[in-house]
Amino acid sequence: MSSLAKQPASPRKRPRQARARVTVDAILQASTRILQKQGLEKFNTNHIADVAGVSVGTLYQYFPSKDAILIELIRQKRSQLSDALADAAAQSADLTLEQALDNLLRVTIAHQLSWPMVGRTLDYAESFLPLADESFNFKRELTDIISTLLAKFSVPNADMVARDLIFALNGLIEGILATHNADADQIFTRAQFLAHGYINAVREN
Amino acid sequence: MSSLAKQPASPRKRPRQARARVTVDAILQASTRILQKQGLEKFNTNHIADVAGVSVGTLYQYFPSKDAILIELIRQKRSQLSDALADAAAQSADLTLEQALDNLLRVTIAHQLSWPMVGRTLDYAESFLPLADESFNFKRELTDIISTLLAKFSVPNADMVARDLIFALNGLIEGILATHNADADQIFTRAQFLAHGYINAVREN
Amino acid sequence: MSSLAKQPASPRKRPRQARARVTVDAILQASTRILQKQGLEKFNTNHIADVAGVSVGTLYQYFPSKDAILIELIRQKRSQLSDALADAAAQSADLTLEQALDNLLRVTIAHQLSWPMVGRTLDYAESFLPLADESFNFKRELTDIISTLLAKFSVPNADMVARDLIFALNGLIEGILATHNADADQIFTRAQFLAHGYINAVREN
Amino acid sequence: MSSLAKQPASPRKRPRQARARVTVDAILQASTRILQKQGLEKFNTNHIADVAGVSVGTLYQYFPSKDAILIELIRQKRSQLSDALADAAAQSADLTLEQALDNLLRVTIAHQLSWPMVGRTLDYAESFLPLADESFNFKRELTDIISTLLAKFSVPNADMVARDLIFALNGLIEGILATHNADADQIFTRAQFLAHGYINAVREN
DNA sequence: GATGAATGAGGGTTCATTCAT
DNA sequence: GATGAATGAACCCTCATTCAT
Repeated sequence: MSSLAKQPASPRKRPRQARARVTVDAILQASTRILQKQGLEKFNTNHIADVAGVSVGTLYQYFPSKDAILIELIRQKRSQLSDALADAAAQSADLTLEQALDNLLRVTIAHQLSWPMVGRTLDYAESFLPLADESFNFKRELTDIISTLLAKFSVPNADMVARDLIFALNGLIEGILATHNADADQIFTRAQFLAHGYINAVREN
Repeated sequence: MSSLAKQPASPRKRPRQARARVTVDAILQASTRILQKQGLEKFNTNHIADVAGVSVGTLYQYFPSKDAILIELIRQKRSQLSDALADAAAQSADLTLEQALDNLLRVTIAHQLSWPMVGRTLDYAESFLPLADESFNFKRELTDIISTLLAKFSVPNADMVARDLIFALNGLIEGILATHNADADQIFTRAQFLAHGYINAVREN
Repeated sequence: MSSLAKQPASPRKRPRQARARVTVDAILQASTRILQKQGLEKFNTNHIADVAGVSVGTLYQYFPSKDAILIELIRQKRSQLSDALADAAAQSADLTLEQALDNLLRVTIAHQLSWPMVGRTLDYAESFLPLADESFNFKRELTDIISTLLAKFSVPNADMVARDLIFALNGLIEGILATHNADADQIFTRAQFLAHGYINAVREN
Repeated sequence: MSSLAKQPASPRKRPRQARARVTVDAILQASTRILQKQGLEKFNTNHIADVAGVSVGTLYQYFPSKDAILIELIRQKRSQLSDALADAAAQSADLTLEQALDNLLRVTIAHQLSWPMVGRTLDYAESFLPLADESFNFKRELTDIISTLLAKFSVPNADMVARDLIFALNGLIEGILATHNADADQIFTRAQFLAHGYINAVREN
């Protein structure tokens, strides 16, 4: 369902064989683990290869550069969120705005929890990776999902409201995750408050 | 008004001569400029010294390490925000909750605009700098300012609401700044919507 | 025969390919040559790599730090002496005390001559390297060899006498080597005088 | 009584005024203390000036270079030993060889104890300082004192024996000091054994 | 004379990337 | 395809020395 462009800096070699697929996955998983536990500082190709259990040479057969790995991670993460949100939106066709928003919220929070600690780091990585167009498209994709939902319920300024809601929720979720180890339910309740309150304010205005 | 601890990683040498003060400022300004224009990737001591128009050796007379410069910038930025918010809060003693919040909002936005592009980077830098305690205190300080205000107007759960509001607004402001070059007024209007909507939702609950 | 602990600061990577073994040897030989000809002042990693005909990066693949190279040299030197002395002691089982001592003396002098000029420098290096335990064990090992021999011939205070004899002989040999280019025989004769004289004095006491 | 040449690398400025004398002493004492407690690694001009309570600029008014300070320390140390030994020798004119040697030994040990930990470091420093001639003269001076004494009692090969005795005793004393905190008496007893034994062996031969 | 700010060459170490085996 | 040894530019930091005030 995601329609992100996949051309620049994509994996050097399409893994057609099972073994190759396994190698690429090992590299990406090792990368994620390093990002989670040690951050960008220890995110270096030798270390990644080591953790992945392959040689650096092999790593470079599948990824043309270190940044390409980061880019692939970002794409996967975005892809997952994008798909999950689109799914949730599709399944919320008959619900009220609040109910539909809640579903999207749950999906978003679950997604963030499945990439623990990595969110902020990948967000920062975006700033130096050549992903401008892709990032723009991704944000539009997300915004469109929300914006379409809002428009369906005649919320004014749907597009801007969608963008701002995403920014605010992102800030809230990242913020909570960065401080306490809150569980999904708690985060949901707090995010729900924010979302409902904001949307109501916009509608009543 | 800010009472942040200033001990670890503080400047190596307190500048006694006027010349030294100038040098330290040049280093900090060069650092800020580099962070703004080129990010952490080009934030290296040789480059900083170069841009500042001093030698590396001089840089190291005033800062014990590269990280110490980042830390000093973070402290200055925090200190400024902390002080400005405390001032604004003090001057809002006789206003309504909404008016008081608006004042704090304006101060916050003005502050962010005065450190363009640097917010996200310094936020990320926090993750690898030894600032846990200091960051905790700073966040508490901010939270306390908002929380006190909310409590005064009998908003329930003042502390948690304050924290979440800060997270959300931070996400919103950073988000807007990262995409468009919005002006202070536009950001204010959008942030105001969020803040009022959220707070109203909490009150009515 | 030497049983020195080999854990801290050991080579970073165990050379698996023949090529790697060659590289490590080149680095250690270059290091020794530099210590001999230019001393600790010119003992820097870039220079070592240069002389060894490898890049600095390669050097750091096998040694985690500059000091680790020094430590490895010290270990090799000690190991050689330790082994040679143990051998000589074993082969001197049926000899008189004087004859056995002479054998040990010859081995020691030959050993020093095979590491020309490096003795004093490595001795000094010990003072700033984290080798306390290892040094202690090495000294005990040497002392034990002599001490056991002395005890066998009922020399009183064998342990202390062994230690003092080692100190004195070390001073003598280093001293002679530092001034004239004496040959092994000449050094032997002079050291023999000292050793026999000292031991006789102890026995007659 | 010492007649060491004092020309190369001597203090830049003869301290004629009391204040200057005080400054030079402060620098030399700070240097000694640093050498004792932290070794050559922390022996740097900024640190020395700091500990001495003067500015680096001032330090360079009295010493043309860092090495000049080391050289001056070596000269002072040598001068003290030289003078003390000459005194002791002069006062031992009517004693037996053993008694005279004991006196020299006591003086030597006392001297070493008054420069704790610094002996080995300064010995090493000699290796890279331009002191060849001076060192040669100093060693000759010491050797002459012993050698003259030995010759007076018809010890054969007085010169070589003197040299070797000095080497051996130096090794012994440094060795003992480096391992245990032995007191002067204990060191004396052990050194005496060595000296007497060695000399007796030479005489009887 | 004294001060201490400034200099910059030098040296330790890392890590993305290449390439012979 | 895979390996891992090798490379070297780049970066952090120190410290002997100078010089304006």
